Amino acid sequence: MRDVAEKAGVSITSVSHFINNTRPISDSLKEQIELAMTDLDFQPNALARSLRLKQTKSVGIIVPDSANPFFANVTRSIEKALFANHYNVILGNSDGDLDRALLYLKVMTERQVDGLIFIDVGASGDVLNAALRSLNIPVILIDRIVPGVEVDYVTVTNIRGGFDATQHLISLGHRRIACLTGPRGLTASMDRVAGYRQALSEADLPLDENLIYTGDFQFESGYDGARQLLNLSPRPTAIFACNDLMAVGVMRAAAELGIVVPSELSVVGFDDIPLAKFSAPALTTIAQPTEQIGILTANRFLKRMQNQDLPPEQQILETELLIRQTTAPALTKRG
Amino acid sequence: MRDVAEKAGVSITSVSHFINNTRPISDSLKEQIELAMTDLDFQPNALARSLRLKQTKSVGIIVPDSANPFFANVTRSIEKALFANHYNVILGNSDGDLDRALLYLKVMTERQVDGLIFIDVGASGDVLNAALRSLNIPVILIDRIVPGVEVDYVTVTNIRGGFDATQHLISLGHRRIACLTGPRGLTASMDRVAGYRQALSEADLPLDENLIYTGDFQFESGYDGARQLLNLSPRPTAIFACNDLMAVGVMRAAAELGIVVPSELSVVGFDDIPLAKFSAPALTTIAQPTEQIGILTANRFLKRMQNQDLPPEQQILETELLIRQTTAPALTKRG
DNA sequence: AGACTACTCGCAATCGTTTGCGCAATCGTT
DNA sequence: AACGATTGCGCAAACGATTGCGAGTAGTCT
Repeated sequence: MRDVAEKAGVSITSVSHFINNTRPISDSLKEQIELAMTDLDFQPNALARSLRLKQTKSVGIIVPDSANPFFANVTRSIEKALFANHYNVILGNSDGDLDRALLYLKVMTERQVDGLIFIDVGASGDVLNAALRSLNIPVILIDRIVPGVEVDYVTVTNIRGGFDATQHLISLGHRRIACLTGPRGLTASMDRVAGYRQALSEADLPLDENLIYTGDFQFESGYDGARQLLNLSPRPTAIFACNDLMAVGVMRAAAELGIVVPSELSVVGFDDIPLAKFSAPALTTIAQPTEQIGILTANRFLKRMQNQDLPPEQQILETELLIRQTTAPALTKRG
Repeated sequence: MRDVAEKAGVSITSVSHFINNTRPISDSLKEQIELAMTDLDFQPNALARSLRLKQTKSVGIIVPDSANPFFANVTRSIEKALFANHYNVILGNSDGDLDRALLYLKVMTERQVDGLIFIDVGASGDVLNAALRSLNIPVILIDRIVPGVEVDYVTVTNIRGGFDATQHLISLGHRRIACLTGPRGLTASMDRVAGYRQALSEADLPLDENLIYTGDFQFESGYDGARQLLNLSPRPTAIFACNDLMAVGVMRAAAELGIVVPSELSVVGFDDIPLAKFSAPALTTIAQPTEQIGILTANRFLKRMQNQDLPPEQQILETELLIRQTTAPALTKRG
């Protein structure tokens, strides 16, 4: 910037004011500066600017796994909305690991991000709470609620989703319905199970704890869980998996065991990732509005940047049952 | 940091040297500083540090669409490898749009990223060349080569992949094989087609330009292309799609037209995204080693950071034909 | 003519680090 | 006792921007 000022024969001050249009400048100076700037094809140093302004125009996003289609889509949507408002995104993967998440939290605050968008890892505990609370920048939690942390949330009707999925199966005549959950301690996971339980109880169906298998939202755990659940006798006639990745794992296991979906086993997932539509057969699932989640998150962040002391707010989006081809009436084992 | 220094009764200089372990400090001072630091739970300001050091420890990644499974996985892999080396990732989506890519390029250089990892958008032209060339930071291009830009590349054997895919179809007896390409101007796309042509010519099969449809690597274009190709008469008995997303689009179109895959139509994709394994039927495809691509890219970047004036290098990884369930012998229209 | 307003512009401090340079104290040697 | 080498530390100038304050000039009004 000094070079520009010298070349234009003006003060650095004027160049700055010219760039930011922050005080009137005579036309003659404007010309000179403009000329010098294009001549040297000057690019302002965002670092120095941020240092002075205490504003980096960047936000950190910490997700368990950015390659997971659900997170990838949400992240993408957030990035788009934020970039339109001149914010950049620093991406971090926590691998669902608390220490890693904390490490990333530290790195990002050191980098002075203006805000943080965070997706809870499992089994977080109070450490995370403390860490998040001590941050004095806007934090928005997506998808999973961390009890005790009072910040903005954007999430979906998880209980309702679990309920709808299960009720759908019940309405098809299923009575032994297994449930493949995510890690304990994640509300997203627990809520879906809660919906499952609620649907069972409303239908006066017995709740068999053996039918609940705790996975970790990964494909493999769906596969493992299914192999275990499908070995029970009597075998469950339907499985509600708390996310699509696990549901696909279930289908893979079923195929290997020679169990035909949906005639012998119904499967419902959760998320509606792109894969769901194209799996064989197409997966019945509870859809989350990923794009909406991203947009709302970004907007919420922007609003909070304008007004720090807004009260924390929970925005809860609606899930939707998409009936495709993995659910069918239970076969009545009469003969 | 000043607070820490005051509280510890030492100079800022010593605090800095303590933190960076950059010159010997007496034990008594060390204690004092350590105490003051934990007391105030001091966090260094990375901005100021970067400003002084001219090193941000961050690299920009610009991809056409970070939600695309292939890019998502590569990005994820890069992020992981870079974070292990104390680098952060700033993520940008170009939407395959040149202007947007250029804008991001500008923003990222203003942010003083230490390096840039870039995936070409279609139809780039000389503007991009110039922009990339004028950057004086390490740039690594992935997946797609931009002619005339002499930087590091990490890519795969696209020609060979196209060749293998096509030859596989030929060996199954197919003679009318259509090709669904990506945007013109992308080497990744053009090379795969080149492999396709080469395989045809080696088998002395005629090359029918009507059998080549130009898509844009999106699901929809695969669908559209298939609907058009499958209306030709005689209808092609096999389609090679230059990526999996389009291949899935093909299968959707085929299903709607009542054409059974693979008995009536064979399909081969490219990428081996997770979806490929789980689509119905499972997609035969040319696999790219996404994780490897990410790791190599990160390593290449790190190496270049150590030695700026290494000669540019092309690293070409091997593709692999994965035969699954969407390819079958051509039915001989005899009886 | 003097005073007051309006308009342009530059000086220099500041954001929070790193680091070259130099000063003081201590130690070891003859 | 005198002197060089070694060690431990602080001063102050950067890095590249923003901005409060004030200085200078010109124009307007009494």
